[in-house]
Amino acid sequence: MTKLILMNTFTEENYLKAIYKIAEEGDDFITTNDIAGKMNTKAASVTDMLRKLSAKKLIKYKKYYGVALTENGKKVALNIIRSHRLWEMFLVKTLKFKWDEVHDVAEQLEHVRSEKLVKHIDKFLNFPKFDPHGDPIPDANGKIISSHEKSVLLSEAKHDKNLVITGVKDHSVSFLQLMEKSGIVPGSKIKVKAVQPYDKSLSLVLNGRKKMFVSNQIAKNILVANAGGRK
Amino acid sequence: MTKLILMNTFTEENYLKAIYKIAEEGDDFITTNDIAGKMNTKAASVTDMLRKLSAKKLIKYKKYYGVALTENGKKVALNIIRSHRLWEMFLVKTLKFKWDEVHDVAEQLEHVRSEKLVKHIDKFLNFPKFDPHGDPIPDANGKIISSHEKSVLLSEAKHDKNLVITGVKDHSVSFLQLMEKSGIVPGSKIKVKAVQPYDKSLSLVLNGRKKMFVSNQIAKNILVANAGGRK
DNA sequence: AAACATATTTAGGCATATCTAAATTAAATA
DNA sequence: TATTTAATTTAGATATGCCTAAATATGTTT
Repeated sequence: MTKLILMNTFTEENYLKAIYKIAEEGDDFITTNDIAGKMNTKAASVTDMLRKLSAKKLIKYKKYYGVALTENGKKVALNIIRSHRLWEMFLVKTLKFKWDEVHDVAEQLEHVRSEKLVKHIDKFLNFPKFDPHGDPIPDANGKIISSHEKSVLLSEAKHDKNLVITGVKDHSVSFLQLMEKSGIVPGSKIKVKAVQPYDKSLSLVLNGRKKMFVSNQIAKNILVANAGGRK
Repeated sequence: MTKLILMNTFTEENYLKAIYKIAEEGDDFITTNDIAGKMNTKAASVTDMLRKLSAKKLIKYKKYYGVALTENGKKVALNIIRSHRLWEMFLVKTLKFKWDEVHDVAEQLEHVRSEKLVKHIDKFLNFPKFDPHGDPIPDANGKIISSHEKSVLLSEAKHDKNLVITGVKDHSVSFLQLMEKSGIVPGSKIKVKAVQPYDKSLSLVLNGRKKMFVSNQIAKNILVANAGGRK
């Protein structure tokens, strides 16, 4: 029997999302092993799926020579990312989840098949441009603000400037929990006072009053922009 | 490798829900074919699944002698039903979906695995007792108001009494759309003026002003209670 | 009680998505 | 350039959930 409705499985969607994210991180040569790493699966399984996605013209795939999304594949990936980030926003803003609690649930909700649902959530949230981690939310046509345009790493930021947290690079629960506890969340104001030459750790002032220290390791995972630099 | 986390698949959950609903309709002897009908699948597939659910002690199953949910199975079914009805309520009340548009989406959302999510939606909606179709929403412990306790079919209701619509029996899109268009929705006030002896069609007054006729076929799918009879 | 009709189960297959282990290819090194 | 190493692909299995067709059980007629 032929399949009447053309639809991607959850797994296919997750592979496309993973490929998109690896590409976004800068790799323009995306390998089977890269994907296996991101998907927590084995290279052999990835090869199987790549053949399938290629047959559906969602990726360009040449054996042994890596992978790239087609226009169509990119569209599917961005749609899932849009849905994921809107759901994260909904969970945090409307249902009062903490920003470190939303990922796994959004990972499920993103696959619910209903354009209308995503549109309505978007409208309900008043068309947010960024999710709770500071990542940009693609619009319904897949247009996305190029990731953190005007942002730099906190570890590279100029001293004594008024900065605002725009996002984080590490999305792990442990990192997010640490940030949440310290009050370093998107929107917070921050100023770099000094850097220890020895270990490159930073002295900061948060929201104009709280003094704190963070390691270079942490500062490298925080994105900031000049205060007022992003609406 | 042994499965570390004990979890039911979407399909298993749907079978349990189907069995629960057939039982609720009055059948106390539930057959393989009953389930195949409800699940839109074949008897052979049902047998496969019954063996599986039985092994997991979610149903009591004796070959050729029908099926009943165990306490545990009932709990799982009621949990899914709770989630489904809360999501329907959310879609209608918060996202302004029509009551005839919510079923398919809720059918997907009900399977999202997060107790916290369901609890938060419940709280956000202010702990509703009934869904948009008038069906009772089980609480977090699986306690459910016995379906339409004080309700009777509109076709059986007394004349010239002030009644309120409490629910519908037919949940098909076409029926719901018809009801929506006529204004016969849970909460509406209604009074039976007369019944045609010939075809048992009813003359009604809706919300104290709109006069209308409905066939007996329709009236048999509408539940009503004495106005003020249910909070 | 035997024969029949109907419902149910079994047997054998298919598709998806996964895995391990073996074979193959590409790229780096000697 | 030949060899080695590392990545990738293929081959062959497994589990889920579904199917069709054949076998079997139940219960109802005759």
